[in-house]
Amino acid sequence: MESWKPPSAPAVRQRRPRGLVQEIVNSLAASIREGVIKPGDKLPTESEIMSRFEVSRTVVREALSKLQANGLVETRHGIGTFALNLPDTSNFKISGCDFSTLADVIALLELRISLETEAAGLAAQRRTDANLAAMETALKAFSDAIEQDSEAVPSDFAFHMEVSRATGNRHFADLMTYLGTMIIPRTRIDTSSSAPEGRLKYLQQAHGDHENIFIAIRNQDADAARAAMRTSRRRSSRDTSRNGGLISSMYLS
Amino acid sequence: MESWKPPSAPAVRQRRPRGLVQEIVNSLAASIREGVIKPGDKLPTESEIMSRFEVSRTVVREALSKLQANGLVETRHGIGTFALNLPDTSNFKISGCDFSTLADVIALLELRISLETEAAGLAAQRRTDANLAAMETALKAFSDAIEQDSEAVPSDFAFHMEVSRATGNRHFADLMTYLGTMIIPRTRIDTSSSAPEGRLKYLQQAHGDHENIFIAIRNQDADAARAAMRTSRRRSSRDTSRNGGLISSMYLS
DNA sequence: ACCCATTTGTCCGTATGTATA
DNA sequence: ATATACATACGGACAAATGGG
Repeated sequence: MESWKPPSAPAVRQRRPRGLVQEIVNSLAASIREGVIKPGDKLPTESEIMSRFEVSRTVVREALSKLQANGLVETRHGIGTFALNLPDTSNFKISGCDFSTLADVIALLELRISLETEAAGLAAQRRTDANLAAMETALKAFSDAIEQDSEAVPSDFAFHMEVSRATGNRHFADLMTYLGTMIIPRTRIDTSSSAPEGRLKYLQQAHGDHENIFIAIRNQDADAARAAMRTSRRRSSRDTSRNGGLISSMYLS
Repeated sequence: MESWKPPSAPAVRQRRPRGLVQEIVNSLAASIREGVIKPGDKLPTESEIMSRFEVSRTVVREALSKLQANGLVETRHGIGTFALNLPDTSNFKISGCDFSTLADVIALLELRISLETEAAGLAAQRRTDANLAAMETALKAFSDAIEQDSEAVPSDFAFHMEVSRATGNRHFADLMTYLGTMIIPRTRIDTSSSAPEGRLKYLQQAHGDHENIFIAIRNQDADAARAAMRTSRRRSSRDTSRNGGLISSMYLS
């Protein structure tokens, strides 16, 4: 096993981030973002890319197809492919190809948890009694879900959303909603398979983290709230990177 | 002319909207949007689509690839392709009316600085020498701008952007860019009017803050970097709320 | 107007790997 | 463990659009 010999010797290729297509997408996207290929410039022809990366045309075309779908390039029949990427500052959007590798997902998760850390601090200073009550409800729902072995994600997310809301700053909740909808749908994987007892342990730990966060916010201790959230973060990303493809843990930060 | 006989008789095909791929994308997208294929349903297998539209597998795969990129379907390895149709949560956007009151602007600024606080912590752990050099350049440009009484905003923003870049996580820089373009244009107010000597003092203080942040990042001290950024934030928001409409200070966090 | 080279678009066929039931 | 269906990759062929000679 683990040989994968191509018919016509492609020299070396040490890494395989997740297939040849992704390799080319990453490379070209980087070139565009870093300005090596400026907006309006013509990309190399498909044949050139083929020989440069030593891949077949199928791969090149799939890569260009993804870049098109993500609005980075536009291709004109008989002419070539051109970079677009007008610094679209009019809205913050995370393109679909940012979920292709595990590293991408972790990067996104890191952003989300950084936000949550600060949100926890602000929430500790400003939370209302109504916020506390909502958090407690979500916390209860979460622990019930653990016991009944049912879906824990919704109540988990509800807790995190309530922390964001408790900042009193609508933008925190808005951004969290956005990041949540971007991340959660990609985590269809397992959640119930591949380690029933490990999962239970993980969820209980997450619940413990949540309670610490809740207590700190209730006590209006901003530093403790941030620290608790950060602790939760550290565990989560450690687990995520360790188990490679087991992404289920990610959205249970 | 106008014969185009394919090897194995394809019956009719009157229009070609812009390629076979687009034809299939349109057809499937319509099916999903009109509810012929409901969310969660399995789409026909690739082979079925091939024979139904009389196209090759290549075309089918490219069509499905575009539907994936547009978030309309999700395909699970070894199982099939499934309709999603959770339309639109597709981007995070701050609407223009969020700048109507001072409170709105402060809320936005708070989001930005929360982000920067965490970014500073990550930057301290990951900064490269190139990052440090770029920060130093921006710092120098900022102090020059203070002395010459010229526009200090660009170099200030450059410094903050470089901190975001030093996280090594592209999404931090992206979000900062977005928030920057949203906030800066709204701060046309004064910057040179309404308190020439107070402004100088303020800018010098900001420069001092920046240097503290820089030193902490250079020393790879994450806690100190966050603390320095937070100190900067506290001064900034105190000034901003005190002087009511004098918003100029805000973007010099 | 014609042809030609270039480049993208479409198609075919095949082979191997991998995930699911 | 086998069968199914998708994932990835290769290669060759021709069609169609474009722009220049």
